Amino acid sequence: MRDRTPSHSARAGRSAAVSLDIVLCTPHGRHLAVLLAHAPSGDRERWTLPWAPWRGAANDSGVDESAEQCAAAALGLRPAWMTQFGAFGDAKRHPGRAALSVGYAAVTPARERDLPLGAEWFPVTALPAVAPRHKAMIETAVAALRDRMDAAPIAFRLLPTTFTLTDLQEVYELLLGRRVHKASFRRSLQGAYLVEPTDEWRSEGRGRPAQLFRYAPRKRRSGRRGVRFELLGG
Amino acid sequence: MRDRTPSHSARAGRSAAVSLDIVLCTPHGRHLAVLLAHAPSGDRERWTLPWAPWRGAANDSGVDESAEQCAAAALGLRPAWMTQFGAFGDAKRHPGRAALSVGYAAVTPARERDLPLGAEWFPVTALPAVAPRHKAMIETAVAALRDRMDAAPIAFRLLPTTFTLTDLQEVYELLLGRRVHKASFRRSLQGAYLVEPTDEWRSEGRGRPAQLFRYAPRKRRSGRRGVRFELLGG
DNA sequence: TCAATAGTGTCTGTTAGACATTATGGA
DNA sequence: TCCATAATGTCTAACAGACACTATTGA
Repeated sequence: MRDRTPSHSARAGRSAAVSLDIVLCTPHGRHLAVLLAHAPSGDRERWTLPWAPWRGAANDSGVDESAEQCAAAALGLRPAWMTQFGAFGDAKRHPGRAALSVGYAAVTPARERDLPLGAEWFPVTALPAVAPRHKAMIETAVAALRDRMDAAPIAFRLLPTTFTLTDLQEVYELLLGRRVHKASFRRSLQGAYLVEPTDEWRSEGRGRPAQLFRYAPRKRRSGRRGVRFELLGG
Repeated sequence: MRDRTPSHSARAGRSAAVSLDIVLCTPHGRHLAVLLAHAPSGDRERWTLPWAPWRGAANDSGVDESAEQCAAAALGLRPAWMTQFGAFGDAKRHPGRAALSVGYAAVTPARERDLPLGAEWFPVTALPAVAPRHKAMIETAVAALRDRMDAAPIAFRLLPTTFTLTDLQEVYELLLGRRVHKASFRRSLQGAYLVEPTDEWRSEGRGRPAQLFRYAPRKRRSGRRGVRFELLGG
């Protein structure tokens, strides 16, 4: 590290304990919920994110595939969408003492199905104590979902295959953490050609029934936006 | 990995060879340039990204600090801005056979100063052959810089402390890969309160001299944007 | 004087948000 | 009937981009 030409130095010989950690999210009323698993009884915290050690690309499966397998095991089925959001390797404690933890954010629709034993959903606003590194990872993961929901179909993957436009708007509000203007939201949505109506309607108590839609992106937007400056400082 | 409750399984016992890899960028005419270092003579490719093995948080320095040290060693001074953009652990070959490579994107202004021996700038449009994993990392890093330049002062860190508005616009065009409207660009910039004028002017051949500005963010924008749908499919 | 670049004022089309209105069900 | 929710039309303010114009230097 002190060498001025690092690539001359050495092979990556010695190694570090690496974990893959999953922040799996689902809608839960007005908030997101995160999947946590019972920790072994010796642990300081009773709950942890689902995670798995990683020992290198063994059977041709890289980190991303291994993380998907870990998520599928924790949830009981494959998440609807998943992305890597960062590698954490600082002094913050990991439940498995991993030196480096690669974080994955994943989403799945709300389900009736039972979870595997020991797993449970917790609203992000009411999390139990978790290891400091897991706490940081959850915050980063939720921020990553919010930041990328305009460029990836995250909101649609948090919903079942058919949904009402109000459902969709509520998912956006839940992820963005703010209210959204209804007419404006629907205009934008229409212009983006992302959904198509089905011939089904859903009656939710009283009030006019809502039409069900499905995610069906049809057209690519030119996407030419003006230059935006959202800098806050530094 | 096959266990349904992964956190019950084990500690992160066995380990993997981890590398930190730096995609260091600077402006170079109409394009970005990336810093590459001579590879050891036994290597298949003659050039590599600056990188360093990582063996775990030794002397209280986590991955991010270690990566900064690696970047500073390769450049001869600390980069002006730096961020992690992803962890790569698939079948693609790394020059040091690292199982997992954590990638960092960094920027620095164009300099007259000499580089450390063995290091050289290459335009991203004319890169020599590098290991497949490094090729993928360079592409991801440049995309990450483009994506985040509206939320982080990346363009300003690619410039010296004082610069003309045309300089700044050219950096935006270089990162975005498209032309930008001059009057519109300056209006947006004014509204964002990000720069302040100095009392210096620079004469560039003929034509009216341009005033020099410095980066001095003063105000936070409310930032309430409407919901955007930039999805392309999938 | 001309050429070249800096910097600005005005117009127009697009769009986000506010507001109002109609539509359609259940209680 | 009344109420709640869905869905949509209209107005306005903000803004991006086009265009034209002025300003100031060197050749």
